[in-house]
Amino acid sequence: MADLNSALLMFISARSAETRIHEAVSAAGYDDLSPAMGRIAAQIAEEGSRVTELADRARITKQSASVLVDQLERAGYVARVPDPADARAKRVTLAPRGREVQQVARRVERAIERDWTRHLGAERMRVLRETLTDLRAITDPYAD
Amino acid sequence: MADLNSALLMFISARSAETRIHEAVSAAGYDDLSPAMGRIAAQIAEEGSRVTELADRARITKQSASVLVDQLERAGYVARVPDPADARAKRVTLAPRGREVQQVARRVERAIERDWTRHLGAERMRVLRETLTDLRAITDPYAD
DNA sequence: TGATATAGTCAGTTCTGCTGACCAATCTGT
DNA sequence: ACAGATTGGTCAGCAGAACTGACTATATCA
Repeated sequence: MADLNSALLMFISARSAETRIHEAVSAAGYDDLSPAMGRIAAQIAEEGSRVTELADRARITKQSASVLVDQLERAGYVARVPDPADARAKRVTLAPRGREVQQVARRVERAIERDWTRHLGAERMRVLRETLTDLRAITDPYAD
Repeated sequence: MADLNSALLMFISARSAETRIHEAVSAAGYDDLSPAMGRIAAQIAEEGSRVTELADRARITKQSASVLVDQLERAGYVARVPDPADARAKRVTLAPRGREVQQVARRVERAIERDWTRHLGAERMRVLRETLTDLRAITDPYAD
């Protein structure tokens, strides 16, 4: 199976990582978290984030983000607190259960990086990351 | 914005490519093709492919594939013809409209590869593809 | 102060995928 | 040769995740 295009090659490994994280989190007992909920929860900053901020970073509409935050809130992973600086806004903050699951997810992320490094070797892994980061200049419309 | 994990870095560029292909195809007048329809149509072999085959290659269930082929058929991109070798099976073949759009899509794919190569340089692009291909060994559960 | 922009929600819809149940044809082992 | 298992495919029903459009409340700026 030769010449897959480069984008597909990336997609294969990216999806593998996402699936692996989701499965690990689920197996650790947090099985009421959907992939989309996880993706958005991963964006929440230490001091809390606004729904609109989360939406921007996850590249979805604020309406979609709002629904996902609802679900996260109902499941006890996050809380909405009023933003002291702006009465229109709320800050979405991690609840204790949210912090727990974040740790699990981060642990798996590190394990994946380790596995990939073991397979490729440290130098090729470094070059891979460097190249991918460089590529963002022309592929990431947000490029934080 | 530093240290995104490697999988996310891949996802950013992969999605950029998929969006670009879908937009180009849509702009070329094939605007009744959804991304999922495009993804499955891209798998159709010259001699035609079975629904189950398409499903396997696109990593979706045969039921989902069947629905997508329905839509493609209704929109005139493909035809279902009986398989002479197996009375249970049908072969999904590209209709003229399907061939047209395939050419457009392939042209965009090549343009993307060119753009990425221009940005990264030929040698880094080669190494990138090589590394990604190598990584499939541990991230692609199918690995054709 | 009035016009405009921003934060967020509500309602409704579309797309994409899933599971389960089923039918018809083919293949296999005795 | 034929009963049972496997394979190709469809139908029906459902769920998750995204979208657009319309709306309210607050902030900001000219």
